Amino acid sequence: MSQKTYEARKFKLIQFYRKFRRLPTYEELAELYGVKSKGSLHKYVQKFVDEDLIVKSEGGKLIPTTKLYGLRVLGSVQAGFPTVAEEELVDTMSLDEYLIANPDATYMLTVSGDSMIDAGIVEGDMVIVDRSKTPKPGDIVVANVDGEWTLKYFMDRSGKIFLRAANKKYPDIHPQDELTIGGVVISVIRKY
Amino acid sequence: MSQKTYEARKFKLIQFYRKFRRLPTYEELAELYGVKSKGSLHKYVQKFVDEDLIVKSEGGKLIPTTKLYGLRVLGSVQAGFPTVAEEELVDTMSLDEYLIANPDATYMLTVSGDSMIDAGIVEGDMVIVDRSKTPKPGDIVVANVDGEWTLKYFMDRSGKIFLRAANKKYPDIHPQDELTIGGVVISVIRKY
DNA sequence: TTGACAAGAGAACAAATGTTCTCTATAATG
DNA sequence: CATTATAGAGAACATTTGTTCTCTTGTCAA
Repeated sequence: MSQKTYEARKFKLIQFYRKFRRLPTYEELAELYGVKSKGSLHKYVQKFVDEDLIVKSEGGKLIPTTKLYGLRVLGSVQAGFPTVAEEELVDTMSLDEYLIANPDATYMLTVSGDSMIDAGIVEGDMVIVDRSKTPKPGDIVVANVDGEWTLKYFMDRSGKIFLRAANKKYPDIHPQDELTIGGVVISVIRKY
Repeated sequence: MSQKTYEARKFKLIQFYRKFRRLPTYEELAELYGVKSKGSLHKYVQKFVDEDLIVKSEGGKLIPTTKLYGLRVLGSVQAGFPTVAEEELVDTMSLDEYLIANPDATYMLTVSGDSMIDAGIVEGDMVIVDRSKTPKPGDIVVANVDGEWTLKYFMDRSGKIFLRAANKKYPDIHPQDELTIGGVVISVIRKY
């Protein structure tokens, strides 16, 4: 089994997974690779398992790993950007899994307004909000101020809770009665 | 079929998919729901298909939709943050699919240094880099300057190409001979 | 009480599943 | 040349797959 054709098979497998969000059956593999023998395909699959692209659970069920569906993570910018030839991977990972700890309590919002500009959050950014987290001082939260939802820093000065924008234009907000927090911002995403 | 138990089944299905990255078989569904009849399970599955959590391809193969594996997207912050009761979803989507157009040419890097601070990119951020894109003026690129990789704006003044940091501390860089570009930054991610 | 309805058990079915063989043709190596 | 290794074809297999039935039970409303 040459290295080149293995890479080609790996590529096709990844493409299949992206398209159907599941691993192919042997019959589909046969069509994918133009090979009729299930025996040969079984060897292919075993190779994928050896390379950790796939893990087998009880009953021969196949489970993909981040090596198959994840994004390639290189080191830091300054550490260098390897060429295609080098390909020094640090890790592979899924953005969904990396950014979202509690999928059932997590939402995404589009940012409008400039109240968090000094925190590097600008209009058009998307923020990922975790509803299940309890805000800590310094956290950015989605808060309801006068019936309107905004992004603010959650502050706590000796037990007295208030909100602060990351923009000197806006004054601090000291809630008179109750403060409604929609969730804690756990991630900010900007797409160019 | 009561609404409450349907929601419970939906939740378990989503959990199963997150864990195994594939949809369960009928036997696994039976264990999941504590029901022995395949006939009943078949009705469950049909309900999932009706609700667009799942799509059936030829041969009864099941394909999950973003409604099943995606993140919930609400409107903008100012537009309001619906309560759990309201749940006004705008969309569901996968971050992987949303952020990454060319998975095979896309990498992730950790940012170090302060050269792009005015662009809202700070140390510790992660940038997603597309190697296959051709840089346009104004794009942020991963560039090799004097054997070191850095983030810079890609500039073009009347045919003359140069690099500019988003930080007044650093001067423009006019490459004498050749400019090596590692890729174009398509997204920035900050995790708190 | 009666009737209508829905949920689940259980059985039956053809088709597809993954695995393990043997055998042949080809390529690589001495 | 002879030898060894490798890839694929093809067949056989025990399971498991999804689908479609019938039958029983329980629930709710009239």
